Amino acid sequence: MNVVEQVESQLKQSIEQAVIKAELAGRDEMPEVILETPKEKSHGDYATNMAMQLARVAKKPPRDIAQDIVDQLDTEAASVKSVEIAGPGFINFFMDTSYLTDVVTTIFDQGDEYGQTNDGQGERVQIEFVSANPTGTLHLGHARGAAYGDALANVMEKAGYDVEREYYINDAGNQIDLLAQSIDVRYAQALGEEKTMPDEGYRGQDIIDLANDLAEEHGRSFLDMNEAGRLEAFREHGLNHLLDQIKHDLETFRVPFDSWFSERSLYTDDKVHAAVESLKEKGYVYESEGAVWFRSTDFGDDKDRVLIKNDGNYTYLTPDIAYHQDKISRGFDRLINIWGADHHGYVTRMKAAIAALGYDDLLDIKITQMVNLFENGEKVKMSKRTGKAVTMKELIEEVGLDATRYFFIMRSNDAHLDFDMDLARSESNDNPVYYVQYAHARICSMLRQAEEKGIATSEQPDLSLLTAEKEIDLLKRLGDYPQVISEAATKQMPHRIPQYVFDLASDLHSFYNAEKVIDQDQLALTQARIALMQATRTVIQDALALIGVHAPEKM
RNA sequence: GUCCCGGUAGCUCAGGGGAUAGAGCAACAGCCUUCUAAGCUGUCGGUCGCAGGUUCGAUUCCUGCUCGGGACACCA
Repeated sequence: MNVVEQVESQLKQSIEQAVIKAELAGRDEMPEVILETPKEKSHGDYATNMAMQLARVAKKPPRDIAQDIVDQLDTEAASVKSVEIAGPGFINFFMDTSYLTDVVTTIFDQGDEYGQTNDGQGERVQIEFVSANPTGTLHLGHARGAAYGDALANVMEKAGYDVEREYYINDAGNQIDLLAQSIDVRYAQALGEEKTMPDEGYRGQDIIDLANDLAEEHGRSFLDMNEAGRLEAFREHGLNHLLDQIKHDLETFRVPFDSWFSERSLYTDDKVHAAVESLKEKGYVYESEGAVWFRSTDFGDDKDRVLIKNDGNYTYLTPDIAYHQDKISRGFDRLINIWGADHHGYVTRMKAAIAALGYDDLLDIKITQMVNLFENGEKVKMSKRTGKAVTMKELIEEVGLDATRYFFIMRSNDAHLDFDMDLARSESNDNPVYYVQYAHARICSMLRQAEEKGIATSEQPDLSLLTAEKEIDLLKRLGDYPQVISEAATKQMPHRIPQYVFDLASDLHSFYNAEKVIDQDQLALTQARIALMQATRTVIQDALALIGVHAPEKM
């Protein structure tokens, strides 16, 4: 427990004791003490609505109850400097803020471990994300999923979860046959032959490039093979090539994976068949019209789903169920899938399958909403370069890696995202990425100067000298960090991190303009402020690292 | 028709059962002989989509409607 949590917990206890002393409620009727930090500074450092909550039990007006609580409160034990009753019955606490400086000491002791919480208690979580088909390059939607998934994994790790990141490779099934056929067509065309693309074929520039390379490297040699052999060769070549490209793009985007799971392995290990058998044993499988069905309607789906088509082939759903059964067998306490908005229709049936296998609440599916690019105030539909959809790689080249990461993560995953490329590119105060990075660079600059001027650093600076308004604001913000981590992780809302670090940067800039850190005439104060700057730098760095954004020392 | 997400300041978005609803941008007015002005300070700006319900209290929760986006194969 950190300083802030200790103080809050102590205050809560004191409030409870006061309620009991004032005979307003017994232990069993005690509502949970809710402490909030008022937005308005004049409403104190903390406020509680306890009096309103007790109104019914105590059968008295809230303001009278508030007065009773205040009368009985042990202010000293709770580090409360003064108390006010306000509005309909709020109790506002003004704290003795001297405890706040302990935050700096804590950050020194813990370094980049500051902010760690134990919300996860070591729970094993698997996050499966991106999982784009290896039939093309990664696009905007994938980039959002990648940024969100990576940040979520980082934050959950920080909050004490044992996280594994997995990418599911759809390297079996129809789309791979289509990939082979598409390469076949482009390859023939590259050699000047006529060949028509199947309706569902992949028409992207990436496939054309790939086929051109093949033609250049191998000439007409593939044309001499029989069709089955040629398609098989193209299948393998295309798969390897595109998967390498995806891996490379993700690496560039600073999104690492612990494991890459192949759909094919499900077939070679006979797990698809086994999945159908499992559902059959549980009694959720029946045959009709020559097909084998899963009775997903038992689990809230609006219709039953086919597992094996009347031509004997599996549907897309079946290997997916097998895949999740495999995940289950690996012993995770929780599974999180991150899917694009276009897949939300599969949520119910996937969850139905998991429930049918007997693991009701194991799977959580997060949906990331659509991304729209804007440039010069207009919606960008297609890449100027290729005339096709804009790829993740292009976006990074256009606006930079840090901006791309930051912009994707700063919005809630379930809101549509308007990505303003001009803003992301601009090197100005309009751009939140630069604003935060600048705060970090500013601190580094001050620390450099302190060193150049030969300011002796102190092992134990007198932090009680940090009493200016902007210093208190900064200290409070630093103290909030563990709670931000906790919320971001447990609610799976990594967008809280960019929001927090933006506010922290804002506090830093305000402080910078109000107070001077390096003052040769006031060594003790300078040392205390340098300590505050070092602590702030640590937290900015850490928060940015969670969302995959660099913290530059100079700008 | 069914399902999912959203509707909050001119724009992009946070927030969320409580006190005067926040931030950035835009507009306007100030601040550099002083640690990076990629910064700071202030002003302007809102029936929180509409209507009911629950509650001492709803922008927040519930229901209905409405607008915008997306999804609804024995495709993957």
